[in-house]
Amino acid sequence: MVQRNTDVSAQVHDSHDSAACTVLEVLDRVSGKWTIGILLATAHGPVRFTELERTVQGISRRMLTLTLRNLERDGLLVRTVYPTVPPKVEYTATEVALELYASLASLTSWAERHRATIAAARDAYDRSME
Amino acid sequence: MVQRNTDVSAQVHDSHDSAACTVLEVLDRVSGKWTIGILLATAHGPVRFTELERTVQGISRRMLTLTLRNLERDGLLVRTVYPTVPPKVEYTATEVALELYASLASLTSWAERHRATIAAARDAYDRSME
DNA sequence: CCGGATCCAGGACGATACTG
DNA sequence: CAGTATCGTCCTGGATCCGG
Repeated sequence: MVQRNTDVSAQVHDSHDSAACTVLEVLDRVSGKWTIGILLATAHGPVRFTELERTVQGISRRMLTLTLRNLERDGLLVRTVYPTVPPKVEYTATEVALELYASLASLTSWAERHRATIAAARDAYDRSME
Repeated sequence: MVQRNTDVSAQVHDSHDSAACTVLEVLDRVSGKWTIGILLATAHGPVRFTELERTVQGISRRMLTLTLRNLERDGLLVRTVYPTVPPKVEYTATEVALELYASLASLTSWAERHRATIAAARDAYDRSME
């Protein structure tokens, strides 16, 4: 999109936009409104389409289809069609997707450590704006 | 990139993973088109508005303002106004923001480990679709 | 049962002229 | 210098109908 890529270790003290590209790639891949929900729902084993529609609450059929297609396209999910009547389709998380899920741990940790602080900051900001 | 409004509450069935909400919170806070770029640009010390406009390449003045406001609102940046003529405004990353930046490391690692795999999967998918 | 196709409202974003 | 105001465009995502 905007920036280039380099190594990870020296990010914090390196030039401004070096790590941005890689990070943005990940975020673009994951930041869909429903992506994480679907990945979580498929983390424990194959799941069927209608089952996902129930599990990922609030998702529309259209967005479920689109998000599943994108995840399949990136090799994070495998789509298996059983040529039965009625049709049966299962979605299974790949190893890559499971590793991603594990990598979200530190982010989750960050969020849990600071969610109260952030909420307070937000409230204070909103009140001071009024 | 994803368009996201402020409503990101429970989308995932919490019987499976209550971590989903937290992850989504983080993603919503970070997944803006310019958020990461701005955080990276402010990681080394106070930065002025126009300096950001140059550093974060491609950003419009409007989006710079909006993104900065949101980051300030969440307590990730501190906005300091010097009542001089001409005016001078500095944006400084908070400790919370710096910790977040560090937490992105495992995501970056994931992206670098699998970016080739994912690109290949995507190419294969696109060719099979054609 | 598993979607694809279409229509439409609303939000994200860009460009730029203007201001204290 | 550091924004704000305004307009216009593009895209996301929900609703709905349809087909295999």
